[in-house]
Amino acid sequence: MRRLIGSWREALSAKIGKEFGTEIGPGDISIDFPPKPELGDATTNVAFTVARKCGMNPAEAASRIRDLRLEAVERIEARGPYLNFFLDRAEAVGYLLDGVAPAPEMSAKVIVEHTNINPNKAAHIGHLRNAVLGDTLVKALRFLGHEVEVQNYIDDTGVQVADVVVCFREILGYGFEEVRREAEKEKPFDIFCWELYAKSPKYYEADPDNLNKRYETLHLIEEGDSETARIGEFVASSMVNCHLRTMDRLGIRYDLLPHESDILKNGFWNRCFSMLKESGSIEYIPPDSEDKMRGCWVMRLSGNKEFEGLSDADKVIVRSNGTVTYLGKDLAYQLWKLGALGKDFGYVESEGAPYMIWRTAPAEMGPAERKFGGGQKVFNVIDVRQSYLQKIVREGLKMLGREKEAESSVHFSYEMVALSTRFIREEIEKGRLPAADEKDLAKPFIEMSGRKGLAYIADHLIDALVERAKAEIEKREPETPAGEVSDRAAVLARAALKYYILKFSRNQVVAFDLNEALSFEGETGPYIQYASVRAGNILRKAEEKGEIVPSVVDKEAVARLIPLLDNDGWGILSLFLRMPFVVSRAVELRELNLIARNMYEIAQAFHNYYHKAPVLQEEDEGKRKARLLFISIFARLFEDHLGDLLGIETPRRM
RNA sequence: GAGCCUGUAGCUCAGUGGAUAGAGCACCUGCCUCCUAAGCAGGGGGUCGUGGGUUCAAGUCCCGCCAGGCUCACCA
Repeated sequence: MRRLIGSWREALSAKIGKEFGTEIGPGDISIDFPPKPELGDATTNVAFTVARKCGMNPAEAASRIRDLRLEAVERIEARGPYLNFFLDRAEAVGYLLDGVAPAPEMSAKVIVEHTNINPNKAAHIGHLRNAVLGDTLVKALRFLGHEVEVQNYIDDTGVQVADVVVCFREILGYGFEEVRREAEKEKPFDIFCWELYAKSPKYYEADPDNLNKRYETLHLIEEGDSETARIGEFVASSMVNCHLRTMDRLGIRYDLLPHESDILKNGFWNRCFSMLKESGSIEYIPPDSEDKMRGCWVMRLSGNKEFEGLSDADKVIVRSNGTVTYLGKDLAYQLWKLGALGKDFGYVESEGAPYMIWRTAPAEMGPAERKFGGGQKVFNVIDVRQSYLQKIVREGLKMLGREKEAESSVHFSYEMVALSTRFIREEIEKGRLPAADEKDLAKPFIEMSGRKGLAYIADHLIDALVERAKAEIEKREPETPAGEVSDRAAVLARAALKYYILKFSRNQVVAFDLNEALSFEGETGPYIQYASVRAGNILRKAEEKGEIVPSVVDKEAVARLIPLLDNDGWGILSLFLRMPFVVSRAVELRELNLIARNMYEIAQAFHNYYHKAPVLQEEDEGKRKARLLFISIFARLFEDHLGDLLGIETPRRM
């Protein structure tokens, strides 16, 4: 399809050169899609450009360009300044079914890093937004022909893990064995840790000395080889497996779990540290200095134009107690991802995961059966609140002389998920959240906080969606066996959740409202799935009636029947033409809602057609066969796009 | 204080400088003897926060202002 439109651009460029003696390159000619089907299948406003260059009326320019032949185009109409293309429909169907040929420049390896949940508590709905965006980005990139590696970074040595370990040791008085036993109890361990972690602020506030426990524990975890360290490792790996299970319920998986502890164990940080010192990117503040950062290694940013206006722009990379901050570790990780570190991890199969997945390990644990990292392009899916830090990491790459790598590393930022105050009020009434400040409740939404326990847990939302879906299925078909109800409910729940998250543009704060998330009607995932199911129903019914469905690969049938198809049917197929453009634009702008909403628009058009144009009841055989062929093409294209791009499956029945 | 983001229908949100500003929810009216109504058709509802500017053309670009959110730690 891309090739088809490329050929149009070239032909238009040549025609304009000949007709007006002015040069407009093929790359400067925009091919768009008209707002209404009557205006054709594709359009260009190049006449405006020509008119401006030659000082003439755009409509006149359009009428002079109009007279030319374009591949698979039956006719071109000049409508005022717009040139509208009407395709040779039977020929165009061939292009649609061929799919998207990858462009040659697309072969480079792309790494997408997403999810990255601190392994100290259950995942909440904010993490769902990250994972769904990340996973959809991966699918979009693959759709466009890229080789993609998906990494879920595990910060197993950070303060967050230390906090939960402190809670286990100091509040509950647990040793390793007790923690392990807790994990075997019926209550999900991630939920247990969620509740325990929410107790940490009170513990730290109770006595200033308690804060020392945090750093002692952090240190012990980084050193390893102690009971405290074993608890830390156990908690982190158990949490990772909980998170993998949660995301797997949505069909979201990863290729590799890079662990922060392995960045330290494999000397990645040491290598990065020397690179930083050698390039003079960081400097040591003597312990006897008056500076409040004395004893630390800092990155000087105060003279940097990018960081103007900050009262104190310098950033600590190594703390005065010798431990590395997140920045240092992330910089080392970024360098490795971009193939600029000159070191590699060892790799082993991750234990206890719900499916086979690789994790990093000390390099001496054997040669890697697979090679990871070294991406030409890296997407870091991280919410907007970390923009400042991401900017510093990027600046670090530049200070190391890695300008090109800094350009190839993209922060895919998106706004947070907050809780709508309407929803919070409901939860308070039901006693599921503690009473909140009236001043906060006057706002439209409140930011979530794992520390305060003010958040909605991902699994609880998925459970609620599954329950809702089960109820709907049982209402419609009470005889359905329980196993089938569960399977179908899971598929519906997944679609509802993904669409609910994807329909927002990335800079929009999602003020979470359970009722909206639980909706299966209107602009929702199940509505889109229903279009797919309905197409399938027609084909199934046709077979039951002994009606022969023309094959989509039968060129002769396509050439004979497509011209008999009504305009409405064709209009729906024509919507698939724009999919590759929508997807590449979505990736370029990092606005994945474009893809989701485009699928919704197609579903909407199909539902309308379904009512307007009965297929099996149509008496005229030519028309009936044409519609059957259309349904068959639609079913295939729609189901494929839905699965490949959004990871939404089509249930057998609804 | 500085930086980033947001402001479009009662509510939640879409909206490539281009064709009559859209969708869902809610509300009202119709449509199940019909390929399953998780659906369809129709209706009411808009100073696109505000004031300037650029342009043949501005919800969209630029500047000011107003309102709200996030960020600016030896936490990540």
